Amino acid sequence: MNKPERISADVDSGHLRAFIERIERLEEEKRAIADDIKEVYAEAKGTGYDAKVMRKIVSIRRMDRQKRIEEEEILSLYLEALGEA
Amino acid sequence: MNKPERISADVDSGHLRAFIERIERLEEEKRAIADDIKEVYAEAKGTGYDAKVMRKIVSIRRMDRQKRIEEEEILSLYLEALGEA
Amino acid sequence: MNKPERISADVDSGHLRAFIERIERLEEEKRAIADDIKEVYAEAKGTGYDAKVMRKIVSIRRMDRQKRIEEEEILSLYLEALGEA
Amino acid sequence: MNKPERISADVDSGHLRAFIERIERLEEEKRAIADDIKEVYAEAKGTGYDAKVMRKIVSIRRMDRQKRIEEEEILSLYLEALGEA
DNA sequence: ACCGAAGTTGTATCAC
DNA sequence: GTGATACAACTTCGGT
Repeated sequence: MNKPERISADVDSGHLRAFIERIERLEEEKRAIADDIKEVYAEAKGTGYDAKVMRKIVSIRRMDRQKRIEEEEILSLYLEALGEA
Repeated sequence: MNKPERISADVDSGHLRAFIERIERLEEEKRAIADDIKEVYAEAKGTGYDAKVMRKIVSIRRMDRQKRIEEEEILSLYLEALGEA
Repeated sequence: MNKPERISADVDSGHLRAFIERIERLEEEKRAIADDIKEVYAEAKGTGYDAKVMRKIVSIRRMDRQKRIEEEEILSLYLEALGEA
Repeated sequence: MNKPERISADVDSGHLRAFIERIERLEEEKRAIADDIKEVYAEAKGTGYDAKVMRKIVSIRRMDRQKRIEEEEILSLYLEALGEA
């Protein structure tokens, strides 16, 4: 086993290769979007905003959203429970 | 302070709000793609492939790519160094 | 609350304090080694080597090692799969 | 340039190789200590403590220490200034 | 002293 | 729920 680079070349059997390539394409898209996000932070920084503060804001808003969703889920459970009781 | 939703309402000064919303939209896209990736793994699993093995393959191929990039970078550094000598 | 040192005095209940102190001792050792590494880079720089290039080399060699490990792992996965077939 | 693995093999000129190996040895030690730290967290978790909380405690104590050091430095500067005045 | 990049650490997500 | 993986944040470092 002195030629480990062969391994990655051997995955084209069946549909495996196609799956792998679909995943890799999607991962590249994901990476591109992550880069876009970085660019927006950089642009914002260029106009005088603090990236760290912005990240905090985004994170808080994300938590708010998450919290709201969870509260709605709890409410649904309650309503369900009442309907079943 | 039981109404954290207020926080998000207070960021619309200047262009900040616009930056935040662009970021949030991008993050949502990113999340959507991550979900797509998960779906592909699930589909592959459905046709008999092992997700763990697939992740390993993707990871190795990613490292191959990364390694190639790093080697190109160090080659540049070497050439640079020679130019300065 | 201008005396945050009080906080650290209040954690000695149970074995917690002992765990914390073990961690802190280890972290200090780690920091010492990080300093040693810096010194080696400085010394190498003093004899004419470029730190950036050295870091790249170290990084590539680290990836080589990592890649080998991953390849061994995937080989194990393959052998496992064959055993199950 | 189809044999990039040669690059890492070419670093043994001069003392470079020795420097690289010293760094790698130190980095391995560092990694070993990091693993020890993880183990302590795991052990603490096993006896019922929450790792996240512990990390917070360690972090706060680290900041306290840092703060104390800075305050001592400021004090030194003051004393120096007074001596010189 | 700052800036960008790299590395490290901490957190969250996910599959089992 | 636990361990592994991946993502995000912070710190550090070298260069300018």
